[in-house]
Amino acid sequence: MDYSYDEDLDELCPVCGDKVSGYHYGLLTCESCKGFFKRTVQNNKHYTCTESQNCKIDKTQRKRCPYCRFQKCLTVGMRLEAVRADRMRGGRNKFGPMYKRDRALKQQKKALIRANGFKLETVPPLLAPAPGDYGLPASLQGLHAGPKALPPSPAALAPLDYERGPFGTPALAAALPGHAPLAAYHYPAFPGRAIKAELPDHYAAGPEAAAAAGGYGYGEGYAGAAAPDLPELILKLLQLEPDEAQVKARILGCLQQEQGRGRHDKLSTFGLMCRMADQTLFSIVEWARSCVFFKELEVGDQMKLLQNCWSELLVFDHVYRQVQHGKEHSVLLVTGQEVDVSTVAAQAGSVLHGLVLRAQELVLHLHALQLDHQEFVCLKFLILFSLDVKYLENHTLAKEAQEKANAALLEYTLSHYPHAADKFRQLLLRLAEVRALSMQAEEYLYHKHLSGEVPCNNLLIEMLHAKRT
DNA sequence: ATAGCCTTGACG
DNA sequence: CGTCAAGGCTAT
Repeated sequence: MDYSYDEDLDELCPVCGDKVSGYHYGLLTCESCKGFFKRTVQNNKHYTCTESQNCKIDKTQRKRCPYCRFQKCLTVGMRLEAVRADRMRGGRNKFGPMYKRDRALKQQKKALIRANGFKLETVPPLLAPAPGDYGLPASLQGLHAGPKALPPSPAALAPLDYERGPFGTPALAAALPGHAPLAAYHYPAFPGRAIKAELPDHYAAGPEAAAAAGGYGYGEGYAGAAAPDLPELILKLLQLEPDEAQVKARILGCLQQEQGRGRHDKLSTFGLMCRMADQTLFSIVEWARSCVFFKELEVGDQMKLLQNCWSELLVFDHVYRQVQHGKEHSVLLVTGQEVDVSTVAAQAGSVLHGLVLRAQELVLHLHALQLDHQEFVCLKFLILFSLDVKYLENHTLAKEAQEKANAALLEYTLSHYPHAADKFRQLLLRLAEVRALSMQAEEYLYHKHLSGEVPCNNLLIEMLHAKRT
């Protein structure tokens, strides 16, 4: 039969599309990009782009703009830590097992394709992220069938069991209408967030430190793996992180139940995405309620904080998932499904498509900054407390939360990425973009809601209304 | 500076 | 002892 292409002949370098020669610095790349990446990191090169930093990189043009080429290397996931500071030759590094797993995955995928006859690609982009092996029930292809769009952000909650709402009782629905004073704190055009990006003296001060910080830094994040010297707040936040697989399973279950249960109104793709977002929001609210500082606040303050940031948290959750996902051309949903950006372009409206693209751009930036999980949890916490304390009853507690989080993030980032010049400040700047994006998404959602396209009993809409009253 | 080919050496 | 990623070398 078809003995011909058995091996990974089909693999193309994710950077330039040339033929792959093996795993290099974290993933399958061609020989030339391997060399390029090595030279760049070893010699600590810094390029500049003469265009607008978005040059197309392919086999024939890769030499044209080293800046964009290196940028793309980082974007697709090549690892700085895999370039050895000591230049030791031979041997294996800690990526070995990962390469092995990746191979196994590709093998399985190939076997699947063979079993189902070729062309599985056009069917369901169900996805199996690297480390996992969750057997995702595959019955959600409906997602791609609908003529509608994707969700403003990724998330969703079970409208079914609203009784276990965030605040004990019937959820926000009941609690909100009573609290009027919400209109008071409109969005302070996003620079007005309570987070301050000021740098402590010892950081901004030394021109020396900044100059020395031009390097790419070798294996920081990994070498000291489970560095026990994490700021206390970050440690706690890490412990509070919900189990990803559990959340995924729960949401998947909700959606399936939703779709499976009978003949009435099957949701459109857009409707499903709203549900997904809704469920995700639910998880986020649960997370918030268990959060240090937050759980000490009174319900009134808790609500104000959540109403201020829910969409931001949703967007940030989505964005971070994409950072981990690491594929520029596709979007990973909470449910583990992968949707091609081209699919979004084809099926979603232009506004939603624009939102997704804008989010993807943010993802690129955060990826280049090497946003890690510690920073992620800390930023999430900062978002949660990003409301100006003057709108809250308990100023002191909220203020303390903000300050602790800022300090923890700064401390962590500086000690773990000594070469990343002003990573801390850049991260906070990206938070402004998250806010901007979330506002745009809210706007979009509201229009969708008005035109009756958002399923009812939706936490998202509750939140929207709460803010608009 | 680039990229193809060569050497090295821990791990299975 | 073979594998194969990481570094080295060297014509273009």
